[in-house]
Amino acid sequence: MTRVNRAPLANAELAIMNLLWQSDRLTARHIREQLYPDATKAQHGTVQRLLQRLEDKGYVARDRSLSVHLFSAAISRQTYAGQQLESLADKLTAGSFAPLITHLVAEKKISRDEINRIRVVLDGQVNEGDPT
Amino acid sequence: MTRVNRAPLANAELAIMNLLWQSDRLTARHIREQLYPDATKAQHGTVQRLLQRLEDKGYVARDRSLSVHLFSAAISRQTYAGQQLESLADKLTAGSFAPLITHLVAEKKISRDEINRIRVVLDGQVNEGDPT
DNA sequence: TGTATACTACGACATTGTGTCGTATAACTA
DNA sequence: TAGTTATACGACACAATGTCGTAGTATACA
Repeated sequence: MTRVNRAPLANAELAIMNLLWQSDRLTARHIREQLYPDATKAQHGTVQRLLQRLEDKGYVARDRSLSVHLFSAAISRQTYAGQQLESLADKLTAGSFAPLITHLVAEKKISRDEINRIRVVLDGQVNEGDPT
Repeated sequence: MTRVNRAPLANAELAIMNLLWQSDRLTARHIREQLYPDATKAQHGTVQRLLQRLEDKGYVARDRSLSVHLFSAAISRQTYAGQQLESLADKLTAGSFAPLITHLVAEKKISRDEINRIRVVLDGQVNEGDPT
């Protein structure tokens, strides 16, 4: 099991990932148009820079087969969210997610509907297989 | 309901909070001895600075009644962890928490023990009062 | 009472991460 | 071939962080 411990995404980076998580494959141009609708010339470079750094960090895959590259997310939103939450929970609560749930429930951030949906998930899990 | 949206704690700050979460009330001296066991003169200031910033951010309460101040956590670890985890989950999941929980359970990031603990929290909630 | 000691308060700095821009270079299009 | 569009990346400004130093104040003790 390779634990990667990815660095968290900054805001501008997350904005790009959100686009990629929606769209599967995008050109830098498309991303720029979404992020900076008033696109001045300068922002071309900004997007390229951000994509480059995301690629370096392993978050983005780049298809170089055409001269206009195609970018896609190298990690799913779920996986990323899970990793980040886990790493935070490790740091703050010795890995336990119970405080999160407790907090969400206490603050009524979770609707009864959500609670029931989550309960189903948990039930499905408990009756499944033996933990080692 | 005052939503504060606290800034996350940096590493050195978290180290101090961890001490305060253990010990209820501490002097700056005690904190310095814990964090820098080889305590050179210089580090006195570092700890004071960090405590000052933590106080500014609302994380630490300072008792000034004696000339040697007493510091204590102004927010519990549970509350802080809950807030941070919520804010992260919020940012990454666009509202609905169920898919995230599902993912965490599927990836065995949540142990059976945790599942039972969480179930208790959810059960306690459902049979309680009407959500408005 | 006067000197040493420990504490608080805070300005300042180096380092790092982030978002931004500009420019150099390559590729494609008309 | 000229003009447009893309990539690659150096560079900068800004903010946060951890650190140190210094000035001022209170306390202790000879």
